Amino acid sequence: MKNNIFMSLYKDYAEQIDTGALRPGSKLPSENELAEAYQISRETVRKGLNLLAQNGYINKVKGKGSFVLDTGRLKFPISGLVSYKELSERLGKKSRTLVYATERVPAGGDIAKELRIEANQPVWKVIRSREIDGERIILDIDYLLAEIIPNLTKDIAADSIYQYLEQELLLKISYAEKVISVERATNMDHQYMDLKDDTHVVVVRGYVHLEDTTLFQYTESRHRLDKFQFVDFARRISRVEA
Amino acid sequence: MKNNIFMSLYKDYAEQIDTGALRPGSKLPSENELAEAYQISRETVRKGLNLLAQNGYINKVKGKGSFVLDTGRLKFPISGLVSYKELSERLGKKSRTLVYATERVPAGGDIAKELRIEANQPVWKVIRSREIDGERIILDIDYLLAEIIPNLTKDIAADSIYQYLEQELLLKISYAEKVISVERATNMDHQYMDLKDDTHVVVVRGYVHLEDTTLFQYTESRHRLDKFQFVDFARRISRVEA
DNA sequence: GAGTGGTCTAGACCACGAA
DNA sequence: TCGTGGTCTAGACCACTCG
Repeated sequence: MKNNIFMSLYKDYAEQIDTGALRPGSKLPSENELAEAYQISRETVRKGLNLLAQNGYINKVKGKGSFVLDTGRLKFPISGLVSYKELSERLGKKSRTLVYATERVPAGGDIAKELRIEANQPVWKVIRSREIDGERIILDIDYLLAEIIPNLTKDIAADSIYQYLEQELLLKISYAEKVISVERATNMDHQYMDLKDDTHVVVVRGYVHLEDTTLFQYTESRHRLDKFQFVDFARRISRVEA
Repeated sequence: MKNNIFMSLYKDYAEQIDTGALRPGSKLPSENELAEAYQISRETVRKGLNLLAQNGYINKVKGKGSFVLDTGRLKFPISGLVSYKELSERLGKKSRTLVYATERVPAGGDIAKELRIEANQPVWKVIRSREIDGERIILDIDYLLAEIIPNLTKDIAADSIYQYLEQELLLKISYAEKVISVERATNMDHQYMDLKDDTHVVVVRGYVHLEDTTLFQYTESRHRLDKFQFVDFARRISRVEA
């Protein structure tokens, strides 16, 4: 049970903007007014507002104020570290997860290299495809360190692995590196996805770390070309003279 | 001339990590020690360290300290709002920009819609391809509001438009939305890129805004499939009970 | 218990925008 | 000039890690 004040403020406004209660272009109360209204200090208000700005909810302009951005125009950002379950819940699409494998195996050479472990160390190998509107358009292949995750079931894989890790095992997922590229479709792609006559797929490789920087998961998320979209929100870091 | 203290601290450590002077895994001085060393308050130290953490340089662990992450293993992050010139400088690749057009034209219907302006309003249309190791692998098509950018030359387009906008026109570039997808290659793609027999290209659409939220630039960055790579660093937002 | 990072406060001064 | 957000300070208490 956390009770960060600035997180409450963040959530208040994120929700108001998500639901459309606050229209794009409208002006937020000033930082001083918010500090007064929430009965908190201005620096705490600023933490909440900065989080909103980082996530593309608002734009802050010196001397003028903070303004709601048009978030609805673009689809939801897939950037960031969000699980498929969390994402599909936000999108409200009817989707289904098909679990083809949830097995504990010794890591092969390729996987050991990606996870930076010794070959033959035990890992969980999970193969799932995501079906949306009746078509299997994503193939997720996950490898998780068995040393850290003692048990894993098909049921967990069908629901949400992250939820299990965070809420049951109390693991602290911290950060991930992702690499997106386009590659030739493999036999496995054709087997587990409805690919039609595509020759290529989009591959999103993910390297997920715990708080202590342990690399505990390597993921290949393979997407059908015509259904792939990645949305990114980027702020320009103020350039200062070198 | 800015002199943010926390930015100096950020740059000090970013450079040390970039150059390898600080090895991955090594521990930074504690926040109190840094505050003492820089003769600044701890909150200011924290701003600098948080920026390092956001950009994937370090990992902060409560009760333990801040640790340098392994940034070199993955190529440079292309995420964020960075111009091609800034990027190629960091990569140190021999690359060349070919400018095919820098012209002021009335916006066509499609472009007007992307830029959310009236049709036929004047825009700058810039067509450039990026040649790396002798192959043209990126085609950039930019549309910029002529209302905001009165003048634009081939020389500027060959160098860096962003540099011109920020340093000459003193425009404040604030944020951008980017959408990555894969689409069929057009005739133009074949004309301005060395595509071989590819049927598709990766398209990165960018919508760039000024500080006052004006949408002033729409960009299509079209990449050859086999040369495209997008690297993203993501931190998991701490989940709090709803 | 000592040291770490996470949060929060109540002030202060500044640069910028608008009236 | 006045209100805005940007930066900074010097403290405080907390939760966490580790010896």
